[in-house]
Amino acid sequence: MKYRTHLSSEISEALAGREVIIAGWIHLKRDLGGKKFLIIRDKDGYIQVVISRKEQPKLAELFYELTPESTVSIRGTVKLDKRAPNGYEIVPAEIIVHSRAKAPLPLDVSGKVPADIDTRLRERVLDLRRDESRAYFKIISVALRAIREELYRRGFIEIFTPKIIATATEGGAALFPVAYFGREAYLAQSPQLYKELMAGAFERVFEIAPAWRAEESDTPYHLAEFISIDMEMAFADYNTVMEVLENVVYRAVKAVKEECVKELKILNYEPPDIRLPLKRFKYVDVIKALQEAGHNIKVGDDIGTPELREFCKVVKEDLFFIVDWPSEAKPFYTMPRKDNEMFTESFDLNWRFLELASGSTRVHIKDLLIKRLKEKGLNPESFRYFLKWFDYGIPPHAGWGMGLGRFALMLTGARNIREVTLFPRDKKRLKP
RNA sequence: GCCGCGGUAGUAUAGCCCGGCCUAGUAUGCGGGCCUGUCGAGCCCGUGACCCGGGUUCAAAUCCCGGCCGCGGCGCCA
Repeated sequence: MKYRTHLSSEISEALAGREVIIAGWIHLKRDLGGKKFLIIRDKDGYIQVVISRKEQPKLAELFYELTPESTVSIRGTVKLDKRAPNGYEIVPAEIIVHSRAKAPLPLDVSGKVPADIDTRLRERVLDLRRDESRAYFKIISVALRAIREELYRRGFIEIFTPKIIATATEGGAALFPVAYFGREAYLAQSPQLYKELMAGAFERVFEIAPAWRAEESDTPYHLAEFISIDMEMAFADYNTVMEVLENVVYRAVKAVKEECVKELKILNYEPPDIRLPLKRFKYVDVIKALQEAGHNIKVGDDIGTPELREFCKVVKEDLFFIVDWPSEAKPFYTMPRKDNEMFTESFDLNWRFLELASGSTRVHIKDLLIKRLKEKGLNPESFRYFLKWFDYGIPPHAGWGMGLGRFALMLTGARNIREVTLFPRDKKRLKP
């Protein structure tokens, strides 16, 4: 017997009387004695199978051996019946059990009893069979495709930079050490330096790949391993790449709203409507607004989460840029402003209090890079292999990086980045 | 790392403040029974739990101390 001839989504009233083979998981069983119902789940949805004790005594016996989440193929006839969900169901002739699930399940997949996120992550594969979980990852996939399409449309090429690196790319964040053939190596915290160099070869590049931070961060918005969407663009400044970013976001949201109607309904969530251009607030004006709201904050300070919560309430914006950050708040490769080098050509994209993306015009002049490295307390010598290429015509360039998980929170309404990460890695979690 | 809250059957919860009426309640699951149209099926019977260690007390799920774990808020962090 073939595994399957039709997905649940391919069965309709038009197939009435036809023999089909469906395949999937046993989602629910309902036993009414003479009539027994199986709800079969596949990647697209659900379909009901009905067994009559009188007419199918052998299958009625088999029914008792079927456990929830077992995988089966069922050969049967499509039958129209007003009493069935959607008006049709399958009358089986044969049921093949491919893999019998142990009972009871460590997690209720059918959604009758909720489970804590901790339990769900422990039982993640079962959890990922739930409608909500599958909706999250469908939405993320649709968004990723839209992001790629928009960047390709604008003449970017997709690249992969090395993830095992010899030294810290930019100082600051702690790195995970790796044993590399007897030498010291690290997992990349960011593709930053490599993507800048690639802008010096391909002009427009992007990368969607994991990055690692060995930070103590323990919040619903940080992970030790996360997917970063990075781009870098030659002959561009931060205004140009901000425009690319807001268009990428716009396209992704549009695609999700158009293609994920079912998923958004499952999640009972509607992503924000986006009107371009997004508002740009100057860093100094944000500080001023916060001071007026009574916060003890001064120019030069980073803007913390409580302050950002306050700020988006005050300005009544959900999605906005904060631009022209002070030099001390941004990394060494960030270009200082020409009119005032205390500030930089830089931006954060915020959704409410959450920093989705950050970017800047980059420094493409070697002497200035060395000066900035020293100001940050970093040793230019350890960046020798990065710096030397700046002797050979690195163009002016700009770029940004966006955290996929954080973006996914905006797209899905999830409250914890672990929800939208298949197998999250955080301070405490290394398995599964 | 700091602050707050929490840890009770497979899962989710009640009980804890005010120690004994707890033989630890409920839902769901699981096992069994009844039931020919369920769609959170229903009804009956059964099954299964107080995070670990120490202390207070005649008596601890309940109070105290320590540990471990979780969630949230911060911090750290391109």
